Amino acid sequence: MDEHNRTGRFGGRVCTRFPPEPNGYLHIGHAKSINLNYGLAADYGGHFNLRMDDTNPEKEEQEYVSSIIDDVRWLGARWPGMRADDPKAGVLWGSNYFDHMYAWAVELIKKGKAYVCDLAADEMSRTRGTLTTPGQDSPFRSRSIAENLDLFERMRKGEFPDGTKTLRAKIDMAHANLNLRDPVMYRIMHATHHNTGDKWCIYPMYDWAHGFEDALEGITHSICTLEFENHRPLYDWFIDAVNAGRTDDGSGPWGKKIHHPQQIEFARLNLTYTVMSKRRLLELVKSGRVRGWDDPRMPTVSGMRRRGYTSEAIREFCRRIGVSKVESTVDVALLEHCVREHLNKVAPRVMGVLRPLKLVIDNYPDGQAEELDAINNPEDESAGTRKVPFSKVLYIEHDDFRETPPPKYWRLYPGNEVRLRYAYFVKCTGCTKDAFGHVVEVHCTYDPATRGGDAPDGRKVKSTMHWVSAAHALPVEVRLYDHLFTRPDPDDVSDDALRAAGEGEAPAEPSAAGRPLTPLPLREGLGEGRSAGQPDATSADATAQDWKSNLNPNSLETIHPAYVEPSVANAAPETRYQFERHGYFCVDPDSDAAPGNVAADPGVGRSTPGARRLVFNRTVTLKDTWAKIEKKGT
RNA sequence: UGGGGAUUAGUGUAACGGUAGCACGACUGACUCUGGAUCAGUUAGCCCAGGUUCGAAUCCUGGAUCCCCAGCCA
Repeated sequence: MDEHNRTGRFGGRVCTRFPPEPNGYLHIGHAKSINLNYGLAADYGGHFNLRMDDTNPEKEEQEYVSSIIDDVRWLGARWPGMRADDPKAGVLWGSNYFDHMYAWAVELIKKGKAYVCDLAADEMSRTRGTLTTPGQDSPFRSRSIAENLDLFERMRKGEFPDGTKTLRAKIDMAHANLNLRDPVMYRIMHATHHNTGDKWCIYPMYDWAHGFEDALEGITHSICTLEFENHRPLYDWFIDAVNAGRTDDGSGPWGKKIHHPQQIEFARLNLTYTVMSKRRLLELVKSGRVRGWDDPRMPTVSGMRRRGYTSEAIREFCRRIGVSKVESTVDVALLEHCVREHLNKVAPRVMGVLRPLKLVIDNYPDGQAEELDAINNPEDESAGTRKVPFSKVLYIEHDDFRETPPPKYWRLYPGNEVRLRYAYFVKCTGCTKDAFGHVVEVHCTYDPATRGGDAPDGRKVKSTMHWVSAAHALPVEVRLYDHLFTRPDPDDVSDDALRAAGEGEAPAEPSAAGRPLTPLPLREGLGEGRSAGQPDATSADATAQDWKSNLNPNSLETIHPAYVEPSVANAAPETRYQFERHGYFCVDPDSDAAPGNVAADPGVGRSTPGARRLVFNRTVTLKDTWAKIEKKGT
């Protein structure tokens, strides 16, 4: 762009666009493109268009249009004519340019650069030649201009059935670039278009349409992915063909030249432990292996949003990965780092116990309760403080107690003293077990002098633990997510993965987060477990040996109930918190409306606020040094 | 064996004839009322071979490897 500005190629103007085909939901790869295009326009003081590339009525749906618009807005891109009250305001449509395209097609016919071809699809394929051998001219290549004009007009009128005729560019059937071997410009498709209805029964192909969409909008830099590099000569050829005979001032038979944008390619984004193609994401959705396009495990924009990722984090991620023409796979750890980095600054802290274990403070008065001050966000003083209820019986994390502590374990074990965050020092006196030897209750005594969490005598404890008061805590559902696939590259179906599949087990590699999920009685579901490691009777036969065999059977674990401090009771969906020592969590839309919102809906009488169903998604874990130590020890 | 691209630490990305840098990851350590955060440090790289040059990741020649293209998809 600097070069173009220097040479004045576009008069110092910069205009970019994001041109999705509405046939699927946007994913993080699209986010990269959106940020690139929008960012460039913003940096160079230009403008950015959101345009639906809707040239194929058979594949496109309204649902996708709405989700795309929603996602692009959420990501922070702004386009001319955008309005808050009307999502579609200012959105552009490739299908709105069909009239222009048709006229230009007629012009090409008149210039002898296009012809109507009667070859069937398979015949055309056969005569296209191969990578190393030239194709053969279509027998219809030399039709007269008059005949072509007549036939094309009749194609438009609907006189011919689908697939019987095409309009082709007359270029070179022997060209080394197969895209230039008389590519199809229009095909016959008697289908109702979501935007143009039944006006057309011929629809333009991508190559024919795309350059003109860019040209009409005055796009300067048409940025696309690497696989379109082979198409750039055709992109240029079509615009040059229209411009042939045209002049800058519009004199002459063909009129004024049209704008010629510059196509530029960059590498699409790949991420470890996930798949990114729309085809594969659709397959996951359709087969029910995820709950939908916005399943929090999906790399879709809506999935990440539902999971609790922020658009700021995604933008920062896009900034850090850079842009190049090298095909690469970015470590998902970088994305997660960006999410933690942002959430650490903005997410209020809260205490929540995922695997509850009862802790009884034997010397705390029965029936007594008090409220303790807790800091909402140590990274943000303006976030203030809140009160957290405390009483004799608490829940602590199951993993925060060991009857016999392993080396370097600083938490609760008989005889050890720890701090309950913002509350008191407590010293473990023992535990009680059930008939099977499972610890069911831990007992301790507290030191009333340490109220608030500091010992007046200056003594230190090695550990600070989170807790909730059993009588006050909110029972909630928590969904823990892990990577969708067990391998960095889902396409890696090497021997051991297959062997594991054959044995009906997940591949041997530990979960990507580096911490195998601990089975507990509370564990409710195994997510999509049926899909990955347990093929039917035929087991690891050839058909099962694809990327889906690497699906992580433990990508979703549901915990119910987990207990969270009462301050989150009324949180709206998408509200994000840090559950201290666990990670970042986000209220899922599956939660019932908060009491405050229920009033708006009289049909839902809800007398007890505490009965609201609350569902949290784990966005990302905190870094867990102890998990590493423990893992090394084993 | 046709055409088009690409190749810098484990990963991603800078340096555009002049000391190969940054981020993530991994590993140490310090600090801490989150085993969080933060801070400090360590680790590790120019695809190969020639050539030009005082000097090459960068320019030239040859080679290797990887990706894309034979839809009436985009």
